[in-house]
Amino acid sequence: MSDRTEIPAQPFICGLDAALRVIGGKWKPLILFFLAKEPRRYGELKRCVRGVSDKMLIQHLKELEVDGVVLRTDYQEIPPRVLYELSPFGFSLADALVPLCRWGDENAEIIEKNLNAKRDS
Amino acid sequence: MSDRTEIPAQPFICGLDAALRVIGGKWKPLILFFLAKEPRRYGELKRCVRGVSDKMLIQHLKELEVDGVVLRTDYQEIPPRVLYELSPFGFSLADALVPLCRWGDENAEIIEKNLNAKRDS
DNA sequence: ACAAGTATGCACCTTTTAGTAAGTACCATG
DNA sequence: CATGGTACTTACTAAAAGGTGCATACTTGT
Repeated sequence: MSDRTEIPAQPFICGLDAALRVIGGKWKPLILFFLAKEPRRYGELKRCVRGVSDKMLIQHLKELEVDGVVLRTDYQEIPPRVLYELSPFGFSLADALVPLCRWGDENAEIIEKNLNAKRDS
Repeated sequence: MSDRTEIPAQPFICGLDAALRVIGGKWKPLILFFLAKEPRRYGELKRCVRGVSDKMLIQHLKELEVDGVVLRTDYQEIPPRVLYELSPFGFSLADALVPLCRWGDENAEIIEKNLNAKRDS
């Protein structure tokens, strides 16, 4: 059994598919990356994730929040203070990402070269 | 040093970023998934990756090829016969993806639930 | 002779994703 | 009293990604 090349009619075909729904998004890897190190306030995070706009940062943070990956604490102060951090679920995701991060680190040059090749075609 | 929250001015910020350039694309996870099991002809692959269009399948295969992940063998026959398989580099990527796949498998239900929540907002 | 299978290519359109620029309400500092 | 910092929101626009459908050229099976 299960050597048949068939896909079940389900929301996700494989776990990878499911996982990529969570980390897919231009800035999400970086957000994960920085929050895995330590909790950060919104403004801090924005300075870490260089080049991200308010709109995208907020949007991605919201999505990661409903995905249960990120926890948001609003201290209800004025001026506002909001802390973002990874949930235990988020840390489990971060753990699962470690080998992929390493793979990317180790092969960054090759990947970059091919990225240019694609651009030129 | 390097406890500063700064990003180097480079093509990729972290390895995860780089890796996602390679596996990012609606059908790429599935292509990897099936090719990791065994080499397949184009038509076979298309039947595995249900719902994919010719255009997207070809496009993704080309990109994976220039990324060095997939090897393409054209037997120059008529009718055409073309075999796709993972390269050693591709297999190293597949290995790095194993934990993420598992994470996705284990949490598929949660992820799906939140996916619906996002849709409704 | 006609349909189906083989691996693609191409033109066009829609959907999704991302970016830009402005505004909000309040406070502290110069 | 204007400026800058706080954490956002909203409307509009641009770019990227994905989908549809038709065409190729040849062969095998009906």
